[in-house]
Amino acid sequence: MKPFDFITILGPTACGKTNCAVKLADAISGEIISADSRQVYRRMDIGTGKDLADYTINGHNIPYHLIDIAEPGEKYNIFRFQQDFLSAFELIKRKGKEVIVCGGSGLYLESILRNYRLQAVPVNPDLRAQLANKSLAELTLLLSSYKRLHNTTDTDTAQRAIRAIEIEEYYRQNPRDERPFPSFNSFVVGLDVDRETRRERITKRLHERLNNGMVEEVRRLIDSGVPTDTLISYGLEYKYLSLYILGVLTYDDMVRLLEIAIHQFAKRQMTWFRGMERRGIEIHWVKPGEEFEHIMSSVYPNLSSTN
RNA sequence: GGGCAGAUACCAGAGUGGCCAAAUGGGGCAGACUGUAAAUCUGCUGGCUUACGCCUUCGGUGGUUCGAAUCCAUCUCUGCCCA
Repeated sequence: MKPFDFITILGPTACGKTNCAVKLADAISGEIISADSRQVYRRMDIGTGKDLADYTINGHNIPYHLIDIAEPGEKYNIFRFQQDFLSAFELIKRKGKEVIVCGGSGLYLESILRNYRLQAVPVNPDLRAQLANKSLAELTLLLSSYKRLHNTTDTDTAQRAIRAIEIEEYYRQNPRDERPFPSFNSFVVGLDVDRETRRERITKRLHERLNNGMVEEVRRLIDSGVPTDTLISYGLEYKYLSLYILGVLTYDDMVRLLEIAIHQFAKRQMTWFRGMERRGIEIHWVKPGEEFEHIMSSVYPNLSSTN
């Protein structure tokens, strides 16, 4: 029996995660659970880099989960991700198949690898209305009356501070869930691409996608009624393409700024993964391709003959 | 050929005798982050040093001065204008 519940494949954007995951899934009869905070949205395909065609290998489709499960503009967050992850995990296990978690949203990955204890906290409209006119400083003060302020991001914006207060208020009035998120054991593989190669791949992929209808995809979203503010809040592709479509940025400026933003994002992803290691998660770094296949065949010994 | 404006660290760009290793922005690097995370925020960014500090730097060269990125001369290059 394997000493772990699932394999995790992580890495920065454009490093070839999907390909590795699909090949592995094919070899071990597995299904993929995506850990990507943007690929959950339907019709946001090119910009989020879903590459759905890549899930077909040797003539059959590898099942994937947690992609295309929400409408653009709908709230999706780490709490929902945990719930959806559990459902998908149990579904795959019931089928007697292997689970492969694949993605680059560090917080989402860490929430399942380090079993963050979150519980459903409903929106409290009365409380929100009551707090609506308070300044961030006032909200920060109020939040500090509930708990020690160790999460710096709670007080970044008024919106986040209100949500944090809402959660604390709920916890104050309701008993803690006795059934915390289960503690999983995962074999974590990180796809290691050196900085220069990473940057080259990002640039190349960006231009390919721009030439393959990424602008039109964002136009369609806007035409179908998704507010540009929502798209802008999604960051990266959806932000810069919206700003271009709105006429705020020229095409050339959009391309230049978006490319920089994706490079910076990939760097932040790597910072997060290093932080995960510091917090005690062992990540086995390998290069995509041969090194990846090699480590997989050591994890699944009956694979080695197929390589 | 003549006139004018420039040349500053990775890039853009301030500074126009000492408070300048040189503002600011961008980029880059490093980091933080448990409920919108592709978000948000912080630090560093000439070299050596734990630090005090020392050394090299503002197109080249040569001056003036106690002291120059800043003043003068000259050279090279760039842009604009007149021929």
